[in-house]
Amino acid sequence: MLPRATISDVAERAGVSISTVSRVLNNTVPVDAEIAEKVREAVLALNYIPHSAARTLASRRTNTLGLLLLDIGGDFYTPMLRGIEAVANQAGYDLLIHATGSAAPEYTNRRALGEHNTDGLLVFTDALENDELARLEKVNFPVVLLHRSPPKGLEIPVVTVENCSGARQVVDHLIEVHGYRKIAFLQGPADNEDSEQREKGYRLSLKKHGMPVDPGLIARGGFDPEVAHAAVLELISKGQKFEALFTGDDDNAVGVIQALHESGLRIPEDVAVVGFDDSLFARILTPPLTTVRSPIEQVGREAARQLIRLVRGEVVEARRVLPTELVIRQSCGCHCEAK
Amino acid sequence: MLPRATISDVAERAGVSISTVSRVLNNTVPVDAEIAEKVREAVLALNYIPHSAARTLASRRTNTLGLLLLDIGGDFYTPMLRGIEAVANQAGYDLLIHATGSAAPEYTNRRALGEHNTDGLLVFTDALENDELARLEKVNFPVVLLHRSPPKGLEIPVVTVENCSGARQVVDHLIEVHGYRKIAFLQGPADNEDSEQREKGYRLSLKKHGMPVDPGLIARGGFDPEVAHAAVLELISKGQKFEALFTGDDDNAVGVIQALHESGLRIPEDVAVVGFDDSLFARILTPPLTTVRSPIEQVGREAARQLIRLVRGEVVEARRVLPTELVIRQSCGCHCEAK
DNA sequence: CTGAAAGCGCTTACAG
DNA sequence: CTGAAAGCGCTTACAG
Repeated sequence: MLPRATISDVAERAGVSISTVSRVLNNTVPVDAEIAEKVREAVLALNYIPHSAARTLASRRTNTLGLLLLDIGGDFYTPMLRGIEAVANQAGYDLLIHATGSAAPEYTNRRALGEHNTDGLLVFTDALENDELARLEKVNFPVVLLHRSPPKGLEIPVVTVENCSGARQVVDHLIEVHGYRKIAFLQGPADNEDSEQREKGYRLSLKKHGMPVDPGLIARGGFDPEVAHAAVLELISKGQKFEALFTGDDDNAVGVIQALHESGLRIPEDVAVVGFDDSLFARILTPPLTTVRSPIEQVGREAARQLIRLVRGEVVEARRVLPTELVIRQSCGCHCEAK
Repeated sequence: MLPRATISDVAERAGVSISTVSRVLNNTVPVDAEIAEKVREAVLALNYIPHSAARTLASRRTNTLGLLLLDIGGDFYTPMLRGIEAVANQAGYDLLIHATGSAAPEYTNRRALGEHNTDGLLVFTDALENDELARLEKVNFPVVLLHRSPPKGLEIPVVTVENCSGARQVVDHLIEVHGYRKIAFLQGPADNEDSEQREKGYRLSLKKHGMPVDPGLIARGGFDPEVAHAAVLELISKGQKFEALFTGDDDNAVGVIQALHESGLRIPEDVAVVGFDDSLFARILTPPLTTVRSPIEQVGREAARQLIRLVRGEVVEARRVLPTELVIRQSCGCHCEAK
């Protein structure tokens, strides 16, 4: 590879010291306009781009944000990623991504993302163990959690959505508008906070309407179409009767719809179905899915903004909860136009 | 933030020089077993993680791969990203992502991803202008292209899929199995190589069967459901008649299906529809979409592997074309089980 | 406003 | 097998 221009080359060509070059590049200190101009010319002429590792080492800032995911899965992540990337780049940060679930263990153990290569970390759901979160807090390293509260005793900022009230709202809709009484619920993965909060909303809604919670109508879908598919078939084979099903998330809804279809049950005539997230595909399901819109791109943006504030030593909110919105389509039994 | 342990701290605690610490960490040169053990203990005790910028600066390798996309869009990218990330991490590389379409211009201009912060670049479709590709080749910087051939005169390795033969195969199916004669085609964005190759396959198939290409049956979908939706409505309003429609990609298919539905046309009875990609949602469309499976995760893996070889100075193939596969579902008129 | 110099935390010839 | 030293390309007090 050809050797690249360094700050010394620029300094030499412009006839100034490297300190001055650094200053006009970083706008740190006023520099004589004429000299600054000469430096800029030299930069252009040499096609000079500062070496970021040298910068990092000297300034002790990496200008890089890290994103930790369990795995790079379905299209749920895409909008979140887009939001994070946009904010990070606008603020001049690079974005490093690491899936903690898929990596080779030896790599995960000692390398991955952390204080040595990022200024701060965005941690989605359970991508990092509590121990490591505690360690990062102890050394005062900037971290923002997405869709997950900090473990007890730690004060790490969180950005999440109104899971509980969103869930309650959609179940309210099933009960109040459609008059359903037997409503099943599908959980996500174990210990998943989104799932727990949505289940809470489901229970609150039933309670509010004086309806008992039937444990036989609650099963685990894992936020995975195949698991959800199997769960629904099992409910049916056990003889459980339900008029409606709150699928916990839209991924589950895909498996649910398929399972009901295979069982000869019509949606919404025999069983109404509602989801959560308003994923990209929700409107193209048949029937179009009534669901709760989760502003996931916005979560990404907010989390990135908070992290940048943290990195800069500014104050951030401990907890940011973004509003969700009920999106009525047809799978609940409403006959409005597809949105 | 607490000061972190450095290599000197480790050396001191282990009673050796920093050179020795570096050697046991990097396995470069044999080190006395006992001494190595003492170093490892010190590393653990101090929770030492090498500072990657220092490493980068001293070794002149960043251990980071860059991925350039136009924008972080639909769920097409997700599997590709997963493939890239997995290979990169297994090989000990970090992954830096940048959407060249969305970034603030000043950032794009002088920073972004390049020789100063990555060892090599993965460039998806048209995320980088020809000029910049030429410059990178000139300085001998490792680059691998995904789903796009290098501009004339440049020799940059490519990983892509069998667009042309895949397209021909699915159109052959429409003609040979179902006997359709009037087959429309939807293009992707202008200058998109995938689209051009698929159109070529479409034309070749018609030609092979002695059928004329009717320019009135070709419209632009842009690989965007909304654009495709409008394009189909326009075809219909113009009075164009077609028995089948090859949508160019699955994103287009979503808009196509909606447009046909709104126009009161049944799929496949009135118009057969086939796509390309086999996106995550293809099987959950109604009817399930007959399409061409594009091994996009594999493209990501291969491209990452090639790039790593390039970075290491090894030889790579100039062009890697991964096979596609016809996936028959129901939107073409076949009545097999949903796959 | 500008320059000389120290230093960021590593790797890597060079000696031994 | 091991250590002392130079050097990677910047930033940033410190003087002036």
